[in-house]
Amino acid sequence: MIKNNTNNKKSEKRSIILNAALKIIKQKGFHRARMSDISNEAGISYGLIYHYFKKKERLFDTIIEEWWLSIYELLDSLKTSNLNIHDKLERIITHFFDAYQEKPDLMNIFITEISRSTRNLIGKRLEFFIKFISKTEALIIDAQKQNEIRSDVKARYLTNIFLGSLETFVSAMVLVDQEIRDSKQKEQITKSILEVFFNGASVKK
Amino acid sequence: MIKNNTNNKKSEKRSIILNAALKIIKQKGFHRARMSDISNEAGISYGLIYHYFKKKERLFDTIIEEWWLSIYELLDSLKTSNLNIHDKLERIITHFFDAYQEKPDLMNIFITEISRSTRNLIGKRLEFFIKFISKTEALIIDAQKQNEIRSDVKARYLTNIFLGSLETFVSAMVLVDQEIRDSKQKEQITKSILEVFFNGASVKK
Amino acid sequence: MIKNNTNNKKSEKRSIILNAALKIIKQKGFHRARMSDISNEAGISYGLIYHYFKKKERLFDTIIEEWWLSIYELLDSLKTSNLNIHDKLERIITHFFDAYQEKPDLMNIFITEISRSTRNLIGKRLEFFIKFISKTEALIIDAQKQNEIRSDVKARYLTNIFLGSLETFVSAMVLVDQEIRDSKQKEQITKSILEVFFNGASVKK
Amino acid sequence: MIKNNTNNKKSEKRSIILNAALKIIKQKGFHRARMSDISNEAGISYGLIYHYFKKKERLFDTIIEEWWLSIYELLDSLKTSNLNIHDKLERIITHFFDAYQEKPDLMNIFITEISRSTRNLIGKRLEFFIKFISKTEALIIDAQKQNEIRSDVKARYLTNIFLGSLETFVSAMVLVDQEIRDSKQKEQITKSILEVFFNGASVKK
DNA sequence: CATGAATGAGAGTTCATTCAT
DNA sequence: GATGAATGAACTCTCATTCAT
Repeated sequence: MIKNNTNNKKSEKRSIILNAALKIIKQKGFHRARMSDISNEAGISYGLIYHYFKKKERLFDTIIEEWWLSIYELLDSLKTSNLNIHDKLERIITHFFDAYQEKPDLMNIFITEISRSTRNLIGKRLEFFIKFISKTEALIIDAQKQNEIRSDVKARYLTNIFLGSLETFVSAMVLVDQEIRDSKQKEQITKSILEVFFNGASVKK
Repeated sequence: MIKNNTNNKKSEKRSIILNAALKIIKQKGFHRARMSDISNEAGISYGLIYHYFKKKERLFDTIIEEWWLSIYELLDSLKTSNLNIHDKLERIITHFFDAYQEKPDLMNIFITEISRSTRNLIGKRLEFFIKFISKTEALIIDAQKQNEIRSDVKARYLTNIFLGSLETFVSAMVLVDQEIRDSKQKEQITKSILEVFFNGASVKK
Repeated sequence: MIKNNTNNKKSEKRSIILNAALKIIKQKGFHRARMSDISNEAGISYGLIYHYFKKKERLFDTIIEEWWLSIYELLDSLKTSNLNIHDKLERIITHFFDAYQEKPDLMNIFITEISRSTRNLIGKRLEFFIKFISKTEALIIDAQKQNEIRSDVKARYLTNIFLGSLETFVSAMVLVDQEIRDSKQKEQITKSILEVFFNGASVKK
Repeated sequence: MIKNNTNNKKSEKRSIILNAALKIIKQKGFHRARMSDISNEAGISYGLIYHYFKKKERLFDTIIEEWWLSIYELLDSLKTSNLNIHDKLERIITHFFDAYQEKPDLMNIFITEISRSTRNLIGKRLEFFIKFISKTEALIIDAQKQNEIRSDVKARYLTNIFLGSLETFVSAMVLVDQEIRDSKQKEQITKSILEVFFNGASVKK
């Protein structure tokens, strides 16, 4: 019992640190986030952070990993689901929007520190990113095979187009610190992305 | 000992510094780029950088500004041109691809440091970004008025979708340091973006 | 390798730094005193100075403050004492001479960096100085009210004359790094200042 | 003729630089006064300063020297004059007050940079200072020999007391950037210094 | 004479990381 | 576990001084 309690405490502290790091990194960016800022935010001494994370980078990596795993989980479940491609992509969009509402700090870091910065995209981090693209591409490929979607455009290209569209909306929200006002707006954006992706911007005759 | 820059004109020094900065910032990112790295790369003393640019940030700002101005020039010329929306967007895509081939370092910085990092998007820098979106949106709005393009999707949404698609391709090139292998591939990507944007990913029946 | 400061108490470190600063500032003046000089003198790393004092200026301010507080304490006790003005001024002289013997470095800094430099006399520092003059003037005013001292010369003028006389002696000691050789000399100077201040330089008839 | 003209021009530039230096050093102190500040103030390039003064220190030394020479001239003339000691000391006071009104910048530098700072009082500079005291002391010694003034107080002590009184008034003016309001005030201060110096602060019975 | 581009030693300051308690 | 004193590499920025033109 006691041991269990201790372990819980331990994992609790870890979690407090991670949340503090999330908040500070969002505010200042990874480079400008000081360990002391994080410890202050967490209400602990900065020495303690080194008990849980050997280096500053480890903190960052842990945050990133958590993010990716949640995405992979979704993508893997979609892979084996019976949904059509339209609904699969809709789920992806929803996942990002929900994530933004639940953990805006984490989403912010994803956009500003992970998604694009070459510097952060080295080694393991780049692998995470590529895996994300590939898993999405896999859904597209399946759809092409099912003839749900055009095959005269490379699956990778279609993936880029879809993820790019989505990311720009998420970026816009993040960069202007804008909340999605209501579920109606959320729906509207979701519908727009999917509508244009599937049917194009041309005027329908 | 050999004064190898003596024959360079005064104004060229500034340019040499900017190019060196471009290269180093690409390699290390803005935060990790040391002034001494840049001066080494430029083959000058680091004191001289401060002769031309008061602060490290100024260097960065100058680089950014140069980038945006070239984009604005294009967008303004498209605004007054007689091209249809398809051709206008094609020009934008071409501009980015050409820029990537001519100044890959600059494009890299655009993607990794400007395009997304919230930290860098403060004040004037954010204004640049917003202006870019708005100028693109203006083209879309014109097209909607001309009934070249759907009006049942907000112009801002269409803009996000188009720019997001494009940016993802550029990012992919940048992040994997991948050259566009040949003009055929360039054409193919361009065509794919436009095709999906205008006609959608659905299978045409 | 030998940890020679381990046995020092925490609060002592601060004091060690202050004393080292005192010595170095005396030698080189505030501007030329390097933080690394001070840390070397103190036998610690320069990072530690920043642990105790946020900025170089803080170090200086702390030293100054310590000095003034000791003076104010004296002046306040004299204000409420029953001593006549002659004895009060004698105590002030003694205080300066004693301070010089006990902490010559501090006195040196008082004379060379605080007492006169306009640059250092800004804001709070100037207030300290003015307070010092005013507190001394208050003693003179009391004496005038008691008719112990002439009232046909402004109290502020008398204060300037007295403090000026004293300060010049202290300066002379400091500037030639001259010790007060013996208590006899100390008495002689004290007597001379008071004698001339009260009775004048004219030949007594 | 032409050469003469050139020389005049030359000495004119020199003078412009010196005045600019005076102003800037007053504002910022010697250490913080940049050569470029001085050249800006003088309206010339900073390279040119090095034509006239080999080093920054030379500028400072030249300013100091100019100051001392004007004092020495006065003291030497007083030495051989037939004035009584009261009038001699009055002339000294007047000299300082006049100097303050004519060249407040120079006086400021005298007080803040020369008069007290140990750091600046090295070598030749200290000699200047000592010579000043000695020349004043010589007047006092003469007066003692003439029985114009007490001999039971060391001449050096009397000198310190007199110069200290004077300096404090000058300092007060400089430190609060206070002009001597009118000649009446000037007279009053002069009279007070002399009155107390010769007759003391005690109430006359 | 005059300019200001060019140099580079130095100085202050920051902050990740270690480690004794 | 927890603290925060202690360390010192790293970095930006300043500015006196030189020198080619």
